[in-house]
Amino acid sequence: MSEKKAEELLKKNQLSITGGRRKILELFLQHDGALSHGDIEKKAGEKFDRVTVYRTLQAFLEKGLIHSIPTSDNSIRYALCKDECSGGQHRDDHVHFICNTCGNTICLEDVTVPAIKLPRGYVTEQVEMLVSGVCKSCNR
Amino acid sequence: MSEKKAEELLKKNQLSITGGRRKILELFLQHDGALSHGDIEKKAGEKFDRVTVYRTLQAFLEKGLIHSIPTSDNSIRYALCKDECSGGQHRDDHVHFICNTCGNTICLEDVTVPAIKLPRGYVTEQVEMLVSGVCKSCNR
DNA sequence: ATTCACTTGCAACAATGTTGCAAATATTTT
DNA sequence: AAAATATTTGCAACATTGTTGCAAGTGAAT
Repeated sequence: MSEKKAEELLKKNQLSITGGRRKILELFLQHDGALSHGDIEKKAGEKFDRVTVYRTLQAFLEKGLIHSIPTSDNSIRYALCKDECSGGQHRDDHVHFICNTCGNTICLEDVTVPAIKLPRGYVTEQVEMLVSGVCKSCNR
Repeated sequence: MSEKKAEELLKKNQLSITGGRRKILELFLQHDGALSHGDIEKKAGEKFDRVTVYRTLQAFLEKGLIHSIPTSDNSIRYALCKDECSGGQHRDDHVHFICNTCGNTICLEDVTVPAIKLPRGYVTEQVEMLVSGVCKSCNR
């Protein structure tokens, strides 16, 4: 199902289509939330070498297929960018939510990071907003 | 100079005063900005075991002497909390700035993280705001 | 000064991340 | 469709980072 979409995405981003890339991309497409390197290794089973996962994520990042989300536990999460992103310049201005109950990290595509005024002398280039708490699924 | 202040802070937080803790705390007091585990190891010279640094940071975190700042490079930064923090509950609502030029991470104590409204179902417990760009010192 | 609790350093280990290179696979050309 | 070319993969070896148990050392309390 998501196999076709994965191939499309790879093509659109000028990445050759290989088993590993397709599989990892499918994981992102299937999983509704961000994934860490470790998550991917686990979810992919024994199928791919660790190094391949590193390099694939690296490639996806460079092409703008995914973006990285900082964390406080030394395990960066990655999430798919929206279609408009893949082109070239990023439009990655949404808030990220980390659920303290289930541990998932989610892109809140509909919540835009508010503008922020810094003291004189500082230049803003990018803003990242991380909200932690209880997510929709856990909150019932 | 900062030696006395370091001891005071340790006492106030019910931590016994040892060479390592004093030294690491002094580093924070002297350095105006956040430090990673690696920074501390380097700055402290060969003086302390790696494990001691881990455990010291852990202890400082638990006592609320320092807070951690998430990053996108898998190397969490730590910074001193303001005095009011150390008591018990955190009041850690300032923006963090990461300079893309010098690489420093700085607490902008005067810039408060704006409130943010999340979609129905989400509960906010903590908000972290990371701004990257060019800092005051690099911008001249 | 002695006792007791806590902290440190060491050693051993586990996990995570990096690099070079030959084999395998994808893409392009003929 | 097959050959040539470019890219990607897996392996091995290694570097770095983080964790745990335990004996020795140090700080704090009696």
